[in-house]
Amino acid sequence: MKAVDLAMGFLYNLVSANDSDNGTANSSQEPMTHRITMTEVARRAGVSLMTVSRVVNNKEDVSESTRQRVLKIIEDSGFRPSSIARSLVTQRTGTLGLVVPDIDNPFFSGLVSGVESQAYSNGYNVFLCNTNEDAQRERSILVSLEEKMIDGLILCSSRLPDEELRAAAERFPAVVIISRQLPGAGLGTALIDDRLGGNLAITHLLRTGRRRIGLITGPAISFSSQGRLSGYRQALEDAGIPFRDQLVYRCRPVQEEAAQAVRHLLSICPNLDGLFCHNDLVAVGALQALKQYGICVPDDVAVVGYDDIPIAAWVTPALTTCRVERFELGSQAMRLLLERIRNSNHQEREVVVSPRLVVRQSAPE
Amino acid sequence: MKAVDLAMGFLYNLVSANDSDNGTANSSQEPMTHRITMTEVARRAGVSLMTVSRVVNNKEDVSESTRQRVLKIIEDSGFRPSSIARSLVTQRTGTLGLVVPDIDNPFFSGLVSGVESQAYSNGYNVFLCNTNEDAQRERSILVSLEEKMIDGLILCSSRLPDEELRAAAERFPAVVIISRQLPGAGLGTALIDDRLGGNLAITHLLRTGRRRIGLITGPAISFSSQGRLSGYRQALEDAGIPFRDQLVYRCRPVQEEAAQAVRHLLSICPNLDGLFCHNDLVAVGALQALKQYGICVPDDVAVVGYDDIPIAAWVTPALTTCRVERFELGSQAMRLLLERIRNSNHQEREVVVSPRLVVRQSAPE
DNA sequence: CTGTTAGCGCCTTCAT
DNA sequence: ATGAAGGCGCTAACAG
Repeated sequence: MKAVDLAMGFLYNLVSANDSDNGTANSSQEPMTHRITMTEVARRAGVSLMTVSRVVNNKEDVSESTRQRVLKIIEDSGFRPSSIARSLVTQRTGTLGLVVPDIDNPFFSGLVSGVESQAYSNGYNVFLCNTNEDAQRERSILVSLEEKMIDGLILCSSRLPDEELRAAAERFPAVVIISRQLPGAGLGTALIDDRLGGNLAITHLLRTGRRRIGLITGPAISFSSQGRLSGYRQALEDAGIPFRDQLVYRCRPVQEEAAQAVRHLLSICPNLDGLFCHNDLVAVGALQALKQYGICVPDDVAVVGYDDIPIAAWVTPALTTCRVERFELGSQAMRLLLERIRNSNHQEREVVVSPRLVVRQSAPE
Repeated sequence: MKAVDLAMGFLYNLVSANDSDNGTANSSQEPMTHRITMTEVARRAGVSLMTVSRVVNNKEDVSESTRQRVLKIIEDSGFRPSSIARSLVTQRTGTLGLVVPDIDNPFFSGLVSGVESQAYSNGYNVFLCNTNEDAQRERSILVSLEEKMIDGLILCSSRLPDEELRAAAERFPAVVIISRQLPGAGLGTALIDDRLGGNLAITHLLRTGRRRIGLITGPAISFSSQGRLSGYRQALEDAGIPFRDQLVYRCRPVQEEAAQAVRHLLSICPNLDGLFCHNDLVAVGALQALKQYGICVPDDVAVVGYDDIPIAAWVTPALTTCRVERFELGSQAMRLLLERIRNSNHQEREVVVSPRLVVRQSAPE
């Protein structure tokens, strides 16, 4: 309950109280020229500023009668404690930073939702920042967050080089990074087991008789891509099928690139019978491209995506995919962060979320 | 450029400088026991605190030599001005609040993205808050935002009763509400022209020969629902077709409710030939339900959705829908808010975003 | 139980 | 061109 106190203050109670009597906010309040301060409340109540502070913060050492008197004045003056002023003293802001590459992408919005939900239950507010996949923008966001004195930071798919990321992370009291590894920096890390994901996908394709399986993957620096590729490769080799580098196509993992990727892979391997895509957006683009080439999914080529965003279930044929619990990933990251904030914990610690295969028509049993 | 200064401070420049020489953050910095303060920088530079403050804020009255000396010290001490302390003095925080019902919904994530993008360009950070459609949670979020002294608030689809919303809004220096009207409160308002949207949808259905058109709408209190309903009704009446109340089904506008809605409408009107849904999620659910009943879309029943979320283009048959530029809606709202912040503007002002019909297979030409 | 004294880190206003 | 004093609104440590 401590963290909640920090951000909501006693007013959490006031709100509930308000609601239970008439559902209407106190209408008998001052014309808000300038906010009422604690000093003013103290003056009106005929007590010292400290007494008000104690009431506001629910400290014990206040007689019930003065507490009531002060509360009364607070309520009908519409006073709200300034968390800015409080933060200046306490050096804590009850505020977190969350940096993602693209909010308007179901994967990240789900993740954001998980983080926010967990933050809310613990009395934190979060600054949501969108890098737009742009490192320069990421830099200026981090500066801004530092100036705001956030209590902790969750950084998702950072585009900064290792050394720079390490230096940036040191400037925050608690940091969790998602979908990236940075050993030796003492950070918290939340990861998807992409190796497993790749393995699940390919194993499934192999089990259902596919042998010439293409991979549309992301940029070489991307950790997710590396993991999925490694799962792909391992599954093939475990099955005694040689890994063929030409069947791996690298591109930005967005829908628009899929057509080009498909064309290329087909030119290399006309009798391709399986395709594993870095994410569902790419997979959906691939489905479209394959259809244009008159190739039937899944009869000719079976397609597997990654993430299981809502579209996956709705395209035709519906997409077989590696489902990642993105909300869960977000809340786990947040829990990790909270733990680090509370214990000033700077030990490395990792949580891993495992994807699971969801079989649909694009690559049926 | 003023707003940018506020949030990024001079460090915006520093970052760029850093990047242009080696792309690496200054590694020669102190062990961050406690943050370096301005006083400390002043001491090291052998100048007064004020001189440092002037340098940090790019004031003119500093000799070039001392400015350089101070900048040097700032850079290799890793000093960052505390925006908390600054806010306490200036009474401005450079932060905004954005409250939405559900981040993990493509409509709102697009809107959030528009707001964030616009906020970023103007040097503001935004607190993103999720009400989960829960009024009580909305209340406590607003209290929290007020304590944080945000400079402005964007409130999307508020669930608070008029009087309470009015009272809450008064507590913030600048407010824009989205998808809701509250005349007489002096707020900025960003709206979708839902009446037009309803009209477009129904006119299209009528033009393509549909006559018995059902409506799956949201709760009666919802402004969006009211607008769309009114457009539906008007289009029918303009065409000389009597409005039939039984063809309007009210439910929570989520996918899960669609099946029940379809069942009900079909029981009332077995030869239904058109269906207008409150949003695409519902429409998608309806498509599914209709298929289960062996009803063919669009041959038997033509279906029109609302929003044009990504799924709309991918379902089969692809959804005809009223496209709302949600990113645009978000940036417009943000611009409106900025204008109000800058001019302490409390006049009512409305921006309206018009939907447009996107014709696909579920209700073809 | 209540009040007093010191700041938190910075900016504003006035001197110099 | 620079500095000193005072205060933003609040809490932490001590008094009593």
